[in-house]
Amino acid sequence: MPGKSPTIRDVARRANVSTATVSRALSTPHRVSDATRERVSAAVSSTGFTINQAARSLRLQAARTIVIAFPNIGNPFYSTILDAVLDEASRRGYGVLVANRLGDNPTQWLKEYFRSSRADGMVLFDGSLDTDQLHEIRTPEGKFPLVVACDELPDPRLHSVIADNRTAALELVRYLIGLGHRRIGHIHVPSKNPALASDRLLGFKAAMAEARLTVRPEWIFEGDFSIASGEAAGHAFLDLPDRPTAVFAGNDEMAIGFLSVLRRAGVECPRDLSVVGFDDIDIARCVTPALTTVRQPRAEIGRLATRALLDILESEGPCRTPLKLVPPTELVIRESAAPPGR
Amino acid sequence: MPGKSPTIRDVARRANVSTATVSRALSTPHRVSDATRERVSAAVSSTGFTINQAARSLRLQAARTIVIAFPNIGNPFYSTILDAVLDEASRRGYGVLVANRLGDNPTQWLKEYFRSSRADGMVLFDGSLDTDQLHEIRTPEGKFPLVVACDELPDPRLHSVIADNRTAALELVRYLIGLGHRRIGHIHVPSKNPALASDRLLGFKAAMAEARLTVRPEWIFEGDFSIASGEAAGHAFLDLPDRPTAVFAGNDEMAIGFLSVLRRAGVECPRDLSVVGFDDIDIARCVTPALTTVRQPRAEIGRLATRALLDILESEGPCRTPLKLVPPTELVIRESAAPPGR
DNA sequence: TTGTACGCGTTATCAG
DNA sequence: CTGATAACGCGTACAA
Repeated sequence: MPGKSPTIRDVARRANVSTATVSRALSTPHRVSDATRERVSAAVSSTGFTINQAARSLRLQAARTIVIAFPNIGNPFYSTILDAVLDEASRRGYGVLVANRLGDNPTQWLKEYFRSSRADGMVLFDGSLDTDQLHEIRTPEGKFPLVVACDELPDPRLHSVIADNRTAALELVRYLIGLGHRRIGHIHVPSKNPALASDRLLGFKAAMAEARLTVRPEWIFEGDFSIASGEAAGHAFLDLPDRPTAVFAGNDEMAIGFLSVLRRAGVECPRDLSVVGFDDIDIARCVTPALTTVRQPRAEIGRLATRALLDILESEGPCRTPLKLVPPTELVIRESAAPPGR
Repeated sequence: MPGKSPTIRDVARRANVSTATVSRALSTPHRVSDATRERVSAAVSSTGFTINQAARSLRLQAARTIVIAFPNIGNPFYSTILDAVLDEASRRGYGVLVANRLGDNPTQWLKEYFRSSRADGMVLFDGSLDTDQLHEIRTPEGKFPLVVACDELPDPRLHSVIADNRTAALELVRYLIGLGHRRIGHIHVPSKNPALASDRLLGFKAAMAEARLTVRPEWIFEGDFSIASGEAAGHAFLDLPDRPTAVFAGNDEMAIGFLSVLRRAGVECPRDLSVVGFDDIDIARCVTPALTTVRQPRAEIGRLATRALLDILESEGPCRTPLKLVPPTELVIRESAAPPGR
């Protein structure tokens, strides 16, 4: 029944003006007389006109849309960030296309998004990207419409919003050592980018080194940020003939999975073993025992990254120097770490 | 440096054919000769051509993009669903725009998305929508490019993917009653749509009624699906002069928040109080005590809803009868509910 | 201040 | 099988 959508021509006819005038009345109201503006806006509402974004994008060579890429949106860490990104972007009139777990050749995929002019820029939370290929993504003026916001990809040429994970991990492990622990393990997530070592592992090693403690390879478990991988680490832990007294899990989800397996096996935290996480997801304060962890300001990260990207897109100037934003982290002491028993 | 993107005309020139032929070689390869197809595809890769989606959308009157609307993507329940939606949509070549916590007049907002031809259809997980307004969203052929997938909005005219929440809640509360509980409370989330009563509350009441148990109003707490609201309910619970022996929380997050407050106050679950949740989010099996709850197949819901929408969009026929899909739920018995103490 | 006319990049139609 | 051409709906020189 509602036939076709009204176009700018329908509005023009209704208001007895040209299409150019309608367009002006809509995008630059001050360049049109009061009377005309009135008539146009009346015609807009009486026809129910909505501007066609495809046509507008084509003409303007801009989609007013950004892409946000995640390695795994199912992780609550990212979903809070997405929440903030959506808020900030929609507040500024941008649509947000979400890309998740890009397949093989993810960089190619993202390039397509950009070059097909579906999106004007992107915020990347996925570290498994080819930075050289990424550099082919440029605005007509030669700017990089990209912001990297995750724990990998420290390409000096890119804009980024990345907390100082190394230092945060260092301080977290120092805290454990300060509690009296000397036998400390770690659940580590190998970087997808083979050239990179994970900053959290680096921080762990640095703290151990400065206290002259040995990093025992059999106490380094591998995970992938999922609950399941934390559970797997828990089983591996239980098989250990000689166990550490504390474990630093690379994120909260792995810590929670790890703890749940230990609890079932009768290992009580923090009495028998201290466990700390990383990120401070919402639920971290509610589990038993409440998790000692490092807070990353997730909403802030999402907001900053989005704002940076949109500023790049909307600024006129060259903006050659990459932004490097470092959101603050904070040690959150709760109940899951305590001095080692004897 | 990379000047402007190559267009179909550049490819045509390079391959010594017309733009029409290039277009055909790309979209309907079988309608051009082998030799031409070869030359075109060579020209495509040598120019680095990528089809311009804005132009394509304009011409085709279709964006190959869908919108997915959530009340709160920060909730892990939804983020798993989003994961599945993205997977299914991108597999079929659709982009996904995410809308979250739409402001006032959310329906208007969604209509704009559609009418501006930014999106061809939408999957709605948000119950606070005006179904009458929603009905103005139609494809040119008069079909509804909408799928509602949440616990509200049971508009008979709309396609939907909704579990039978009432029955699931009924069985969950029956289980509690079977354990011996007679004094049962509920953390309830009021429907945003005033015409609707929440199905989970209905199931709760039905179970109580069939066992001739009294629903005590002071044992009905109000929440909003957030951890914080579960914590608030916990404090309200602690203030109660006369307490129930079991509480059915409207979702897992509220159950977890609720439990964490009780634990701090020395109320031990399930010894002093049984608590059950709803949804079976990933973390439910890891908390202490592991949560007894009802599983909703979240990935399945996301996948089904997306598939239904894309089928509607791509089918030729009229498809007048609304799809009504009812994903199965399952009672998941863990540790947080036990017979009442005496 | 307003109108005319063209082009953004693609695809469908219609001839050849 | 292929080419010329006309839309799709909007923004913007340029002219009035």
